[in-house]
Amino acid sequence: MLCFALYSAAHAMQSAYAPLLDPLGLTYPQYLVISALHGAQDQTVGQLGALVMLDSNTLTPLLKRMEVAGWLTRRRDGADERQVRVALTPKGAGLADQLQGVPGCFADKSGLSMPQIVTLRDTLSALRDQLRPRPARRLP
Amino acid sequence: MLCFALYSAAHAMQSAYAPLLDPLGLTYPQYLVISALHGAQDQTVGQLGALVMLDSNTLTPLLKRMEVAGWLTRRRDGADERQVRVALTPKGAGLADQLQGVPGCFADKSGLSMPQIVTLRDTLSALRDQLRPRPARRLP
DNA sequence: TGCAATCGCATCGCGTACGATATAATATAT
DNA sequence: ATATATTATATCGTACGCGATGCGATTGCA
Repeated sequence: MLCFALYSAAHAMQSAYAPLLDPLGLTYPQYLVISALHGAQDQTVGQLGALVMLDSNTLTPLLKRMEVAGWLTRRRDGADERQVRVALTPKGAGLADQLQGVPGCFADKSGLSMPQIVTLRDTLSALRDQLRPRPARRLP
Repeated sequence: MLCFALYSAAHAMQSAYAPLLDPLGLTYPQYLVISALHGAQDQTVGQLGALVMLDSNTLTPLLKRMEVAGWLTRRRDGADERQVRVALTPKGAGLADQLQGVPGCFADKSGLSMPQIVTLRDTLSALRDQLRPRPARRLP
């Protein structure tokens, strides 16, 4: 069953990230948001959601928690009051810097060679885009 | 980022299963439990958890909901009162029969050939076992 | 210009996940 | 035989995910 392999590997991945992220007070989706903002500051909630493939019903509470933690700010766009622009605080940017080594750490734990990782990543991305009606941009 | 490919592909997989499972009133983890019980009846919660790689803190409420739905029964083991044995009802077994075609449906949607599916499944299972301190048995 | 459709985000409800802890039953070690 | 440790579930709290819905801001079209 491919589905179960995917399901259980994804959970295992998150639990492998936990020892790296817990000490920083981050969850895995929060880590994704920090990484997405690190590359492109001042995103709207919708742009951010396209990057991490989450909708506002998930992102809004998550971003509020991260705002309370002092990692980012949320403010209405002056030109279009419907939009909310999200930006890292200096504290959030500092955290993003600390996270540079995390993917490498995970690569080590995976026991896979770099070419294997790239192949698996591309296979999974293609599968995801095949299954999703609306594929999103890839994270930088 | 391999991690994000895994994360997003797993979500896409669940959303691809939704149109197949929603009409039956099943969530994806519930589908896993039905499948696991279909192969081996009268499992304890712990054995079931080893199969689907979930602990009692997740399984207990899930099994209670499925019991309310009439798909399975939960009863204390007479010999060891700590254990709870879970078994499909006839209704649950009927549902399991209806689910036979589901993995094939998913295989179609994936756009992958059968050898590709097998390879990807094995790669992901190996990655999961590498990342998990305590790997569990594979689903039948 | 008016006003309905759409957009962007937020809210609500439900069902996972999982760390931490509780509780009762059994196993073990003296 | 009794105290202690271990085991199997259950409970609690927090944080996702996501379908459905709400609501104010904008757009587009008659």
